[in-house]
Amino acid sequence: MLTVNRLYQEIGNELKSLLKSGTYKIGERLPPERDIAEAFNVSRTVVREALIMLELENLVVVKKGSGVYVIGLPDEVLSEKDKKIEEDDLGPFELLQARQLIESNIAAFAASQIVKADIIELRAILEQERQMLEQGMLDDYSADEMFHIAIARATKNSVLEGLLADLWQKRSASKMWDQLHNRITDHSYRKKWLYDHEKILQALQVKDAKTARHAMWQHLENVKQTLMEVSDSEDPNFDGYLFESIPVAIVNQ
Amino acid sequence: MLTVNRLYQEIGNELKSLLKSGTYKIGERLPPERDIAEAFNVSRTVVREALIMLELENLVVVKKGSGVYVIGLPDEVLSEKDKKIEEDDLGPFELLQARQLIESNIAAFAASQIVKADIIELRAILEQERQMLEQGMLDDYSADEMFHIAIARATKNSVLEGLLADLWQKRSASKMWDQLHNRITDHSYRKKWLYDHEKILQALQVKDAKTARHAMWQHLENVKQTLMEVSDSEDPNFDGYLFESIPVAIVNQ
DNA sequence: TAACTAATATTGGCATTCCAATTATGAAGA
DNA sequence: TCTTCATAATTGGAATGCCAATATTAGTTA
Repeated sequence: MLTVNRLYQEIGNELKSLLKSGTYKIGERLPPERDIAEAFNVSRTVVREALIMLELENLVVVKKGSGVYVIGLPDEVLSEKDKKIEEDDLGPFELLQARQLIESNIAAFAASQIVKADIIELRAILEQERQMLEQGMLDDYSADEMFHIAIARATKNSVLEGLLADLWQKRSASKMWDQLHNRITDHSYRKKWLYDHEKILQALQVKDAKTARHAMWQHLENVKQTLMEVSDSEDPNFDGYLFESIPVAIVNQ
Repeated sequence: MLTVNRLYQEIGNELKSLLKSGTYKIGERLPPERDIAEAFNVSRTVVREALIMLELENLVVVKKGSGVYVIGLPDEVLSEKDKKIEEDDLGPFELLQARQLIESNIAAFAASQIVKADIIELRAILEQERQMLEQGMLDDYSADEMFHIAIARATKNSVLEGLLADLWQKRSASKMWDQLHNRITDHSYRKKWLYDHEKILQALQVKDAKTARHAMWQHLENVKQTLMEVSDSEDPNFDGYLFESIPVAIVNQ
């Protein structure tokens, strides 16, 4: 379990396992918070927080003075889905290759469709990225994602925007991607990537499709290089050598 | 508010309102738990539980000794957008525009990655298309779909293949698309499209990325023209004038 | 002046304690 | 024997206090 912090989540997941295993059925009452706390050797506070977690997932209802009652079981279907996503876990470099092809051309098309409001939004996102970087929030890529998706949105084509959202969804579902980032100790690359984003925005602002495409291509190329450096090429799942970059000749003719 | 009990949910919703209103933006830090508690006249415990609620919705991250940071905004804008994308029946021309951008570049990349087995498969699919055309099976587009997806598969990148399968899935889910095809009386266009496919395959066989890209672009352009001709531009859902073709200048530089 | 370090303050994590609602118990009365 | 009602026990709700991680500041030294 990666939650060294978030003790309540650990207990919450344990409780969910008990629900799944049928230890407590729907309609039944869970043991008192005090007993659960004792069983897991934590304070009642933590148990209460864990129960809140289950409550927010509509698995239990809590009745003051009465007890905690089971009203639902963890979604088996969903968890199987999650497993499926985990099973055919995409290699980061295969994903990057696809993104390099798709996103660079989306950037080019966006350059031809972009309007003032889009540029203002992109600037705001960039500023946000800058702030988060200064605050040292290096494990948060939400602004990064927002930037890329905002570019797709600038095409005014909802299919393209949906495609990109889908790609980022796949990224966040990738175990190896997380592992790679955890391995990174030198965080200077985030500044480099921010600089990449600025270059992309510059090209979009002047509606220069060709430059925008190349800037996006180069950005993803840089990301790839960084990930290559921190990768363990001995890992049997390592796919860095299987998926080469999209050739410049194909992207930029 | 129905939560006479569940005080934490009340506070949690208040906090979410503050996020929505922009009082705290993404990347910013919330006030210390103690201050929030004082502001709402509740104990820190309640505030902590409320924050757990936000944390489980991926709106904030909690860092011990540091603070609580905003990483997302309550689904309102985003979820509405998502729903729009999912619920709204995609207009055929919006989908075509996306395909024109994506597929032409996939074709170009496929040209650089294609191997003998792929070419054999594509030839077989083309032959199948030809037979079905002769047998007058004009409302069957399965071979058409196979051809396009087989090209994506030739890139050897499963993400790209999945992306294209997704696009065709969207196509078959589009009501307007069906309506359009039902309206077609002159079926000579299917021969023209088969000819387009042959041109694409020719370019792929000689690994000519640029020609493959342009052939795919032209093919989808022809499809668009045909659909335009049979469209009822008075239909309030008609989107033919909303989504122009991907400029040749962007696809073929 | 800049850089490093130690001391101090701030902040969330968790445990303990007391409070309030509900439920269980049992004695009294019909 | 059954019902009723007061009381005790049980259970979740919430406040407080102390601990540990992080951030900030002040002082020292080069």
